[in-house]
Amino acid sequence: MGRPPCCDKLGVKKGPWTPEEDIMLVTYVQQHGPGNWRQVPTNTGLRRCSKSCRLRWTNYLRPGIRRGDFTADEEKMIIQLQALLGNKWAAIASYLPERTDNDIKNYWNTHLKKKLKKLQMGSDEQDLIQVHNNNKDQFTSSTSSSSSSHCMSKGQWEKRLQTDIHMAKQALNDALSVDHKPNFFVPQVTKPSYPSSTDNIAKLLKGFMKNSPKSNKICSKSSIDEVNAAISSESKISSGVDLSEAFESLFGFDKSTFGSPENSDFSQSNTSPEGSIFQDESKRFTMFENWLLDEIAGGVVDQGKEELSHFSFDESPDFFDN
DNA sequence: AACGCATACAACCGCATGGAA
DNA sequence: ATTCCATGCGGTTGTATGCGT
Repeated sequence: MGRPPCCDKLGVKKGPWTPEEDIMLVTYVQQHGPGNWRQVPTNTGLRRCSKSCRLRWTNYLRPGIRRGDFTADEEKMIIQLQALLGNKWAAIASYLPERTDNDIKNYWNTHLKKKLKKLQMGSDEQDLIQVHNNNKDQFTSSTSSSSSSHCMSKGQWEKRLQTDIHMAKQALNDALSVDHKPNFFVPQVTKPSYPSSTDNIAKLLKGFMKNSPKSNKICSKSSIDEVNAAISSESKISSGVDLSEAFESLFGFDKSTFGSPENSDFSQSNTSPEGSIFQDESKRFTMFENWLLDEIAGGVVDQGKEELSHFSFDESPDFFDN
């Protein structure tokens, strides 16, 4: 059956989003919550495909996104998880709640892949490469064994699977013990856990105005003025005042409530679908175990599943100790 | 200053998946 | 069981920006 396009190609705008569009989208989502994306273009007047709206929200505007340079720990985490999980960017992103899968994917493709390649030529950080290669070998053998399972006898396959499961445990251990304690998973208490999208837009606008001559390509001067006018008329701010405050004032939502995990409308969008459960680490690991099981066992070999399901992170008190 | 090339990243596209009708 | 739809995901592309010549 042929599927109709997600949106009418005619009259649908493409390309970079303007600050006005961002504001419209954020305002809408703030009022209605994320989801029902099909309604967004019609309800907001945005001449964008629903998919584009969703992507813009999830990859750029939603609360809790951290942009900018990746830390060394994040980098290491990504390398290990990529080796462990492959290009499952969403799964990897679920372990870096402040990063989007798209960001991680881009970072991998532009920085890390190159970096690893370079390092593999032979230089420092051998441990990183080692871990990556080990994990990769372990898992590629897992997956390849899955794909080539038809060539093996059942006994061989099951034996191989058991080995793979064991290796997966080790790899998982390696991957999750990057930084002594997995504090990536737990939002910092001392700072706002989920910077609001007002912040994101504020940053956007700051950069936007800073580079206004170039930005005029994607947004006219008058539109900037409109945005600024909207901000100043609402909050009567003068230039130099933090724009995020202006946005808070404009939209009438507060950082803490907007980005709060308690806010049901947004908690679901704070992380990727699996992300929300990571507030509870035990649940997170159960989730990960299940996911891992599904991946390696493909839901076919219950024996392996049973074996791995018996493994408990609680059984290994030193699991996160290096 | 101008040009060309390289890089980074936002956005798009197409397919997969799961749930509802 | 089938179809349809919304959403998620990963690969790819387009373009702005940086940098060297």
